[in-house]
Amino acid sequence: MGRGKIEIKRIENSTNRQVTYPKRKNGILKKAREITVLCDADVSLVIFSSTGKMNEYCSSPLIKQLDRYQKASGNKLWDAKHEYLSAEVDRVKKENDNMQIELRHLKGEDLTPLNPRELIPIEAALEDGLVGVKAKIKEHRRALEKKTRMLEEENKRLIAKLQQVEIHGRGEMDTGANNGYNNQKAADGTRDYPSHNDNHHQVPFAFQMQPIQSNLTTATTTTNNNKYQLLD
Amino acid sequence: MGRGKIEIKRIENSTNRQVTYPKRKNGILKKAREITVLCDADVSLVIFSSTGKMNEYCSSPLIKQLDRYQKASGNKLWDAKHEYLSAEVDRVKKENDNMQIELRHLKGEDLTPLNPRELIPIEAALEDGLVGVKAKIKEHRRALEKKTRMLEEENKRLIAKLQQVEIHGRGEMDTGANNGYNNQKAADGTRDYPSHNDNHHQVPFAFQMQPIQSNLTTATTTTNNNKYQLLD
DNA sequence: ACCTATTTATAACT
DNA sequence: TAGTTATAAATAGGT
Repeated sequence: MGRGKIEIKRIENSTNRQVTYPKRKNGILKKAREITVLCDADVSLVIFSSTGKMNEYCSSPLIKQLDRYQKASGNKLWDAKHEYLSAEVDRVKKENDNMQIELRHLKGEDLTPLNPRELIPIEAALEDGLVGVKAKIKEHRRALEKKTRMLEEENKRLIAKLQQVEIHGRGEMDTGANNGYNNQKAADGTRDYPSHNDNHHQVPFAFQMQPIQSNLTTATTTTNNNKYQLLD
Repeated sequence: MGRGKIEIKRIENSTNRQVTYPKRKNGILKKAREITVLCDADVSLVIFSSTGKMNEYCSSPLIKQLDRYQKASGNKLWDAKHEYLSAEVDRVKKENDNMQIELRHLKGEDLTPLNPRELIPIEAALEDGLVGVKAKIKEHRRALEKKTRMLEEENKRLIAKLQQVEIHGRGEMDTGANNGYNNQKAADGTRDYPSHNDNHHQVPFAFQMQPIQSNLTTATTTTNNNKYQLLD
């Protein structure tokens, strides 16, 4: 394309060659960008000019590309030093997929390919889970109700005391007075967890101790199959 | 270039995209070859289609290119690869942990640190899931019941036929006699999934076709479904 | 997979 | 070295 047709062989005229290079370089880089966008492809392109200047286009990190390259071509570009890591990634990803599937099933998705024999344990797990969660919710409500009752009593007591004090006139009772704050909040039935650090010392023990769920490591999902024995 | 101008953005029509890909892929590969020849350049080009198929053009061994690349860009690919893989492992593991936690919660485990506000959606998810699974089970039972009815009728028909034949004297009709087995089981309305291999040939078609869920490899939670056979 | 109208890239020129 | 233009090449849409 151009004013005249040219043969595809080294351009002997150095000037022409140097002029042609950036044009075609830009052309090919553009094409690379285009195909990635148009066709969802993943491209890496590195060009060195005859003078050693480099240009590149990578639609995703070159490393990633090379990783895929190695797998696709079987060429080991560099040592097995990272084979372990690659294997690890694959392993964990596979595990991920399996959990994904289990999660979907528990959420009632993708059930079509399952036969009854496979559905039963899922149903059982869900029923179990629901029992557990409902119990917990109930427990929370109970605790909340109890707390409310206690606060109401405390409230009454304080009011009584306050009235007594007012009747007798005196007032150096500023300290505990602010307790009414918590009482009011509790009455409406929603969050009464203290929200500021100032009064950390008032936070009920249970809420300070939330375990962090740290090292939940890998292949542990298998542990609780025993549950399904309860089905019968 | 082409019958009409197109915007450079993902081609939404999947067929068009798939048709365009090889055209442009060939185009860009050709351009890569041409620029190396015409301008003495050194090019490496790797393309992955959206389906993961790879094509490449390297005017010189890729290793050599990468070597030059590292020097030219200052990027240490080797280190970068290490970092990339490590990050990838971390990322996927984190994802894993999150799913792990979600799974546990759905199974009614580790609920203690959760407050009511967090429990509600879990309960909802479980109820949803249960609805889905129960529906599926019901669907299966319906199918089974229907099949049972059909078999019963067939059975009657066969028995009638048999009697007719016996009246007329002949008797090499021993084969289908045991069919009564399945019918009885089905009558009580609860699980009548065949549980032994001995009579595989008698199992209704639908249950012989259970997909094996094969290549769920490694640490699968799904592996030991056989256990549940004991449930029946 | 092939065809061709049209767009795009670029060789030659300025 | 950058800009212009005639022409070759690539390719979008159609068969």
